[in-house]
Amino acid sequence: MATHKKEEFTQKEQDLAAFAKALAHPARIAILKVLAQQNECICGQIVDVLPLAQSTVSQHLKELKNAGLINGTIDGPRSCYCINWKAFEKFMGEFAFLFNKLKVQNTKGLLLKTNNKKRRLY
Amino acid sequence: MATHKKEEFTQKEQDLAAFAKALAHPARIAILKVLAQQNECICGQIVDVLPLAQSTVSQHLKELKNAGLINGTIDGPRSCYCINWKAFEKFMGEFAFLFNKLKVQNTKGLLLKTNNKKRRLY
DNA sequence: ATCTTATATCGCAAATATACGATTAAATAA
DNA sequence: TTATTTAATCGTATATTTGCGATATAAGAT
Repeated sequence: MATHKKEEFTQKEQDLAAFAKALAHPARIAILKVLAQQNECICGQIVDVLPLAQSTVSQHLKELKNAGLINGTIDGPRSCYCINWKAFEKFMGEFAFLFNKLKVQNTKGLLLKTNNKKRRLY
Repeated sequence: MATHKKEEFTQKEQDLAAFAKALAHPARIAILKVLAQQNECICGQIVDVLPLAQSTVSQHLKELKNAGLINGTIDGPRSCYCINWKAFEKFMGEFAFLFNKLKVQNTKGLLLKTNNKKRRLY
């Protein structure tokens, strides 16, 4: 059964996965793109440029907000969103760090062991 | 209904989302970490360090392979996996480009318009 | 040829995600 | 006050993901 095993991984692994998950839908990528270009947007503007219903866009915005990637302010009857660049940099940095660090180790590994047996690609 | 609207977004948006989706599970983050540290691993080594059944790990490996993030070679009765750094750099680069570019535009936007109305955070 | 080892795949159950219309809520306009 | 505008939330249907045991497959060992 799909009994969440997610807790059995490290916090950092879970955090990175959660960040990636927030980006794992084209609609949310598109929303972030719009927000970045416009600096800030009200919900309606985003609804106008996406091929989705208002309720669906609202849901995607909620997910982005829950993941901490965007901030929302209430402006009268409107909701104004903008990218949380700080959070973004934090996660991108963690990713870069993770994979830069690993790449160095990887290079080292390449030098140390070269057990290139006959092996066919698939 | 959940009738996929994904096709209605740009190819680049879909590609980035697909890349993110491949990273959107702690097990897959953990697998990539192990692969990067060891340079290459046979499936069994990964199964040993993850809190998941062999069939589940195999599935996660398949997803990473389908996303193009890892390569697999058959070594006798074993399967040997390694990270596809090229693909990784491509996607990380695209992300960095997307958000660097947008950040510049964002900064410009900040200078141009500063309609800071009273607005409460939520 | 049979047994063992290593891994992929199948089939299924449970959990999540996606999408939308309808409704609610809250601020402003008439 | 009532109507309108804007966005969040609810309820629901469907699709996808996650996870595992069982089975299949394929190479090696006995």
